[in-house]
Amino acid sequence: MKITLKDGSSLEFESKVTVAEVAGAISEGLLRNAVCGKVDGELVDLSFTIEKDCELQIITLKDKEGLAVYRHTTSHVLAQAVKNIFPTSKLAIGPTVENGFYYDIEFKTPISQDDLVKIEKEMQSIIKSDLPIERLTYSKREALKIFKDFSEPYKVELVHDLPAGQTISFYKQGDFMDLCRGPHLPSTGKIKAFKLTSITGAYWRGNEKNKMLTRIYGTAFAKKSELEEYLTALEEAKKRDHNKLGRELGIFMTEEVVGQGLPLLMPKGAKIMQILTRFVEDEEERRGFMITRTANMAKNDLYRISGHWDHYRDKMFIIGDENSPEAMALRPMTCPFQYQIYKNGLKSYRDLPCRYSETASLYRKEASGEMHGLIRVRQFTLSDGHIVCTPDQIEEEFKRSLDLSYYFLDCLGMREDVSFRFSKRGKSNKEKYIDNDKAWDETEALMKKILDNIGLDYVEADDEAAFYGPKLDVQSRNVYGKEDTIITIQIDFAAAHSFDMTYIDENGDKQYPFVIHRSSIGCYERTLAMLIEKYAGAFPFWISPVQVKVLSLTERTADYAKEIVEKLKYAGLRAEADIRNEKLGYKIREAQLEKIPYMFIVGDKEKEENAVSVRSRKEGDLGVMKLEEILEKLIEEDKSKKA
RNA sequence: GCUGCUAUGGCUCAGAUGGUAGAGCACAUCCUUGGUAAGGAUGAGGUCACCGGUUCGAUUCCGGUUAGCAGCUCCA
Repeated sequence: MKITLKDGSSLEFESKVTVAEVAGAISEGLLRNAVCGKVDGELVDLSFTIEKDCELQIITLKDKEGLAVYRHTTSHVLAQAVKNIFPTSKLAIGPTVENGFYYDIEFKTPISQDDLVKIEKEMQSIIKSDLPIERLTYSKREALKIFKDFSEPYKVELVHDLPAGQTISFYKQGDFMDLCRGPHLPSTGKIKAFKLTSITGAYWRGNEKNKMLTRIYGTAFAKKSELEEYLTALEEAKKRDHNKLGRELGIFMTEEVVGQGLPLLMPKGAKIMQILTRFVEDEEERRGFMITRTANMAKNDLYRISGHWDHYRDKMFIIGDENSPEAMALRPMTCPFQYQIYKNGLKSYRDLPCRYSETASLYRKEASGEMHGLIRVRQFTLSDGHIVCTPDQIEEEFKRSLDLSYYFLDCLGMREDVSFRFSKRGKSNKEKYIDNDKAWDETEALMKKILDNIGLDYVEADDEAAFYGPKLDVQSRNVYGKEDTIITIQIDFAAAHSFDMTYIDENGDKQYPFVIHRSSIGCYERTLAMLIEKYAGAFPFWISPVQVKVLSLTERTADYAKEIVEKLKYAGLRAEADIRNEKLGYKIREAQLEKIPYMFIVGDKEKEENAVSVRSRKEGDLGVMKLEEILEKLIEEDKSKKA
């Protein structure tokens, strides 16, 4: 029997062997570090018996898969510990996730943070006992009986959903046994460093109609030092949390009397928003967009045409009695308004593509628990645009939209941080999506073709589309690793028909156009949040709300400092003077903590020479420079829009 | 909306197992006129989120509301 290894070499065995034996045959060290094996692409336990020629890879903790297996075993130990302490608890599922694992469990009475410490102790003792982990297989009927006997209703449900003929694998450690595909570590003693990190609620099977279970999150690493490193990194990441930093830096605030999901942008935050919107509006105009300015609310009739009144009403802020024919609603999106502008006057194919865009305030009544800093709010600002075009133009317009977003991402320095998601409908979800299989299939195929032509690296996601068509979502992660859409480009096959938007083609015939919905820079609030986290508040020069702070050394140079600020402002830069009666070190420290890119220090010497002493937040003291010289340099830097 | 946690001066946090509260930073005034990350003194500032209940007495205990945090669900 021939076993081919990953490096291409091969080993011969006379009779069948286990993965562990092969590992041992290669080296003692490998056997010690082995977690599991991969036989012809399939992960198996170390105890797995190889009976025929195959390709084998010994997986260790250095492999991503190895670490996942290690963590998965830790989640089983967690379950065992929980059952030991809380025998009446019911186990649901316990998979690995990106940075650790969790287990969903139903408790008779809610547990607290203190219980986590107890559970950790119990886990330690299970690990110390070094229980061997054994794989067992049963038929579906046997499996059902086992879980009924164990009184594990969630496991019963899981087994029920497995196909009938299949044998079902279990893993047993001590007197604890759990349903699991595996593989697992050979024994519990292999776990060296773990920690239970948090405790939250989660719906059974991710459905809000189901019972809410208790989810215990944890993580595990090969070594204690790695675990500590991870926990420290997590703490560091939290320091960049826009929700904390944004408030500390005076970018935004929230106030109880204003209401949930309604952040107030303070002067610095508003300044950044203004810089971005001006920049975006100008660039969009260069690229053929026409600016619109439409109403913030409309009669319910408009939303009835768009379908929002029937499908989206619980997310809208209704003004007046909902049941009255006069009822109005704040707009959750700009599309139907810009459609009305399109419909004003007959359109020729010569008018297409017709590109509208607007810096729009949108209002969505998000559920109370969903709000989060600037990332998820009830009023937000979107660079909201709609492109009406012929079928021939759609690919070109889609590419141009993506290109525009690329440009903005480059200027913000975020191009490398985003990923792309091709969001398709969920075929079985009849409620959410317009019921038109043909149009869906065609439009999804069209978008896929466009994405592939561009050569974009994207993931496909089901049941993530808009109700009127597929989307390309540009995704970004916050400091907690949670992913959110910042930019979206969508193809709408339905709008033209429901709003009766048409154009006259070359032959004088009436045609229905395609509509692209797109947000070039995304929701400004959310983008701002991502920027705060990316730069930890130290924004690129061109976005900094205050670019230069002029620090006077004594009262004698206060007027000179003010004069320089005027000159900077006149040159289009943003500057402030600090002429307070404080020591220089004190002023520098403050400006540094405010993350201001440049400080100009002016004393008698500089005043005499019409110069400034320049200090950069990154490089420190840059020495004395002529005012004209540094001014020119900064204007250049500002214009470059370099991140 | 659901689960859990939280709410004390502008900010970060102490505090008493029920007898109405402190620190640092920030702020104000004064002294100091200083050269690249915190000079000194004095002072002002709090119905301990809000509404009810228990109690002789509640910031502290209980219930509710509001807001914040993590996660779930949902979403730009």
